[in-house]
Amino acid sequence: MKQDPEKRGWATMKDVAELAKVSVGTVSRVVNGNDTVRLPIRERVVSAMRQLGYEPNPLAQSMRTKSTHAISCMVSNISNPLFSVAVGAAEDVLYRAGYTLVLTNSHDRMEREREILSLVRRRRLDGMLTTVSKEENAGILEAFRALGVPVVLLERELSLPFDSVRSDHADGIAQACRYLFTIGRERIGLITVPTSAWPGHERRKGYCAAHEAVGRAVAPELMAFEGFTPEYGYEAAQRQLSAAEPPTAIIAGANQLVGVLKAIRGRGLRIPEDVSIISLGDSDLASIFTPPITTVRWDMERIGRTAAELLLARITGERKGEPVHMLFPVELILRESCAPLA
Amino acid sequence: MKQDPEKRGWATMKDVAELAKVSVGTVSRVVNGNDTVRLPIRERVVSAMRQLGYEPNPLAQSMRTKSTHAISCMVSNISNPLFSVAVGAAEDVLYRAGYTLVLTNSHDRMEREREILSLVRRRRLDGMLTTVSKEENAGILEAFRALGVPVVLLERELSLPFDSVRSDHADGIAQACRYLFTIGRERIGLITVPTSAWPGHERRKGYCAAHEAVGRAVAPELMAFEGFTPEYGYEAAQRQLSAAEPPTAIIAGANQLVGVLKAIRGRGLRIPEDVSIISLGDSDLASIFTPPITTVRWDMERIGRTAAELLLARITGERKGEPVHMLFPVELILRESCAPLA
DNA sequence: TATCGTCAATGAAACGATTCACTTATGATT
DNA sequence: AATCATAAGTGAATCGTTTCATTGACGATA
Repeated sequence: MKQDPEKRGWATMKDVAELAKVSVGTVSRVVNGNDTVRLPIRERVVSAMRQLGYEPNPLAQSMRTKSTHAISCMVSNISNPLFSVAVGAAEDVLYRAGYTLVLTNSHDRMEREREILSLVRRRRLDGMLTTVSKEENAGILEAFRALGVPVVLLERELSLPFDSVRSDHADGIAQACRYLFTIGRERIGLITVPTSAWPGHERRKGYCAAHEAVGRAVAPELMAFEGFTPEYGYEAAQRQLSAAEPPTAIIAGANQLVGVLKAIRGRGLRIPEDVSIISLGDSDLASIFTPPITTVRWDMERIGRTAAELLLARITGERKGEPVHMLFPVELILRESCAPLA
Repeated sequence: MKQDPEKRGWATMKDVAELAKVSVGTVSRVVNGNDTVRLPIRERVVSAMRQLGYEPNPLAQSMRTKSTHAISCMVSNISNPLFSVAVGAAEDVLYRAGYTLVLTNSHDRMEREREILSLVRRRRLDGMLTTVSKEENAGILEAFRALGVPVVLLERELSLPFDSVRSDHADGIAQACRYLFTIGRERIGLITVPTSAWPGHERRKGYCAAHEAVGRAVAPELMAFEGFTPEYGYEAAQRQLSAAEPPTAIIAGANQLVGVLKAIRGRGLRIPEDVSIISLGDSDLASIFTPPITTVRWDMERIGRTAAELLLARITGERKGEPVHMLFPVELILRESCAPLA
């Protein structure tokens, strides 16, 4: 049952071939820019394509070539501003290269992550960008290995030969601690994300390293690594501030900070005199709070962009061999939320 | 050249058919839950599928069925928190329904929007969620019409039979203005997004309606609808505050607000005494600023979720007929950034 | 003239599913 | 026993490409 291109709604290669009086193989070679087509024929084909408004069908192409020109992006939750900035930047790079971005939220649930990995396999996506939730898990590792396409990790580390793009969070905390030490604030509370994922792990590392460097013991009660939310920040800050020996400074993740500030205000403490504050991650809030908040800043846009570029280079084969691990510097932005201890 | 499933890396229907000693047609019917397969045969097939780890190839399925189970989401820029929240919620709904989300940034560029619409057509995506940038443009309208799949608009309006899901921004501004009037603040600056897109348009409408209702003329110099950024907020606020008759209150979009607050602080004005402030869109910043900022709040998550549900209902055919237009209420959250005029 | 090599174009076989027109087998009906 | 209806499987066509073996034409070489 031969269908009319008009009726079908689009033209196929066969339609073009018939109109141009050549074989479909020839049309294909024209489409793919293969140069073994003589000019007069090529012109006939091109004109037929134009006349019919022909566009190749990517589904059919993928079916044969096994490449979809689509890449997966799996993040915990796109509504997290950190991720959305990185994903936005990645999308721009991929789009310009003719790739399409398939977005999935994992909600940090391993079971869902595995489903998504399986989806990537089934749909034959060409690669993956991800911030996997827990890095050292046998099941997930196996699923990643089975993927068979390039993967680039954002702010994560995996014991598999994947490229990664990260910020130097350990150094960020270390800078922050050193700075606080110089202004005489030696009891530093740290409230941030779990150490099961790379950034939390690094932050603990940087925190401990900075303390060790000046010969100070770290106080376990001053480290809180269990939650992402403002609510968690509030609780952790309350706990720390009501302890026998409360911190004289608190370093908190941008999210948790909101709760931390509430706790501080609720107790009638002054920033920076009673407690000095450093935010992990810059934000509007930090810059126009009273007082403006000293911040550890890094560039998620650059992370997203670089990760996408790296992935493309792997997919096209332009880059091969050993995985690369990019580590971008972070910056301490001094504002008025920290002051020497009286 | 017959390939081994082992070697190929996955099993096809043909492999399953051979192992189960049935035809591929039968395997297909088992996969698709067609009930005209007797139990013994069905069991043989199922066991063969399990043995080979068979999974249907979505590309091949799409090729025949012309349905990809993938839907497009086109937003200005996913890194905008408003969008990322809506998109995150939409992804959850779609994922649970077995659909995949393809994300694209349009950067509010019409040319790019048209490219994306063409991409949606070529890739045979099953539907589209979008916040198109400019609604009344012939070229875009034609491209949307040519799409041939259901579209749901988020916070937008189009003269095409598409469903839409929106917040009542006109009412939000009207509430804010009425409130400010009751506390004696009659010169209200409005700094928000361009009126070329629906929310800006509605905001102007609500602003004018509220003024009209009390018989006040609107002052053109108090309306600024040209930019999305904090920088724009800063400039607009500077301009308004340095005028002969400066506003006694300013309503500003969450983004622009950051600049507005800087301008106010820079001029040494006090909030709420000298200028009262209302933010369009709630945020951490608004809730813990000193003083906490009165806010017009709406629920982007609900918008994203509802839009996705609506789209699915259209795709499956569960819902048909006239487009529906959902309008969700917005809420005025009173905080301390507004006070009666002395 | 016969043979060879090259270049362009053809046509058919994949890719991996769905679907539909057909066979068979099985009872039921007369 | 002959006929027919129904149910259960089969096998091939199809979707729209890419790719590869093949063919034909043409000029160069022996």
